[in-house]
Amino acid sequence: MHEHDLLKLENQLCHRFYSVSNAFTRAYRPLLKSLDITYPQYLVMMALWEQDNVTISQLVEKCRVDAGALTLILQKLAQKAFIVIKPSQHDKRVKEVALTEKGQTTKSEALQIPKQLLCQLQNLDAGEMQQLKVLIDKLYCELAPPQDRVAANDS
Amino acid sequence: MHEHDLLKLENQLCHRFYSVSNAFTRAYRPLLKSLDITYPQYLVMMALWEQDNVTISQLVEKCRVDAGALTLILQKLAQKAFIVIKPSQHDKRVKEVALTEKGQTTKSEALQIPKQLLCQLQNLDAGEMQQLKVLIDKLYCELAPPQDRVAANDS
DNA sequence: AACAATTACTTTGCATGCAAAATAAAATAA
DNA sequence: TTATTTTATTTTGCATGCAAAGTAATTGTT
Repeated sequence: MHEHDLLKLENQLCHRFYSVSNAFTRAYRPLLKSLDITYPQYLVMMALWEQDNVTISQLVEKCRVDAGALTLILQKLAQKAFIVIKPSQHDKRVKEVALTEKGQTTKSEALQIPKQLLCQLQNLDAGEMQQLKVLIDKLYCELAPPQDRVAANDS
Repeated sequence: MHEHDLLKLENQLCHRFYSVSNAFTRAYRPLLKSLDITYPQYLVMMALWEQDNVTISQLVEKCRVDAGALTLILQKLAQKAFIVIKPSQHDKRVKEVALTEKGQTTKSEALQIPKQLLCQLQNLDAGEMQQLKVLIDKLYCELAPPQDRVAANDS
């Protein structure tokens, strides 16, 4: 590959991720509309449906959402009564996030979302899907080493 | 796979793309700092280094950047004197984007960027990289069909 | 030619993503 | 204990991403 080809968009892995990630967000929008949540809010809800009553920093780690952005996302979800945010008893710095009843029951509706989306992805078979996941996970490990997943913890 | 597993973050392809795409943006930031451009601005510059003197709609298609956002991005690049934006002679609706001399010469500096980033991705060999590209392209085709790549052209 | 439909961009309003600074509270050190 | 450092979360300022509305110029229609 010529040196100048390194700068071609066609050869950029990053551009592919950029395109697909944005396309995913757009694809989810109509599916999430009935739930009245955005895609990042959906990520947070999925995390909570898996494990309820978690701290904000746990959500940051699991969802890989920016902590600053998460503050706003959680406020929105709380406004819509999906969750409740309460300071921890043991450590007043920590806040715990819990699903409300509405938040819990919404899970059954949300189960339709992945099904609907998978219908749009008939192009890839289960094997390719799995392959893709493995390769991307491998990539992520190098791109975002554990140290700087959340913030730059210099020392 | 159980039905409830469909909602686990671990099983979401979209979350992987979300994570990696954001990680890429963060990884590029320090590399782009010396050029004084952001990652989306870098995408536009790569497109222009490949083909100069193009219209805005051509850039939208090639870069897969939102048209509204592109207006601002191009303004920033023009302010920094990387490009010049001039209305077309034939069609006053159309605007043509051209690299300035500064914009052109910056390409040689930019050649270092992909090299530096590839150094961080030793984890994947050329074969896996290629595999990844093919699978992602396949995915993108279904996720963003030609009709709604730019805007929702209903008819 | 006059009007309607289309096209190329821009603007607007809202929701992040991100780095860096700011806060407040807890853990440590002196 | 008091001062220092660390930790958890929020705030701030800037740059998109996106849908939808708005503009201006062109094309197509009658």
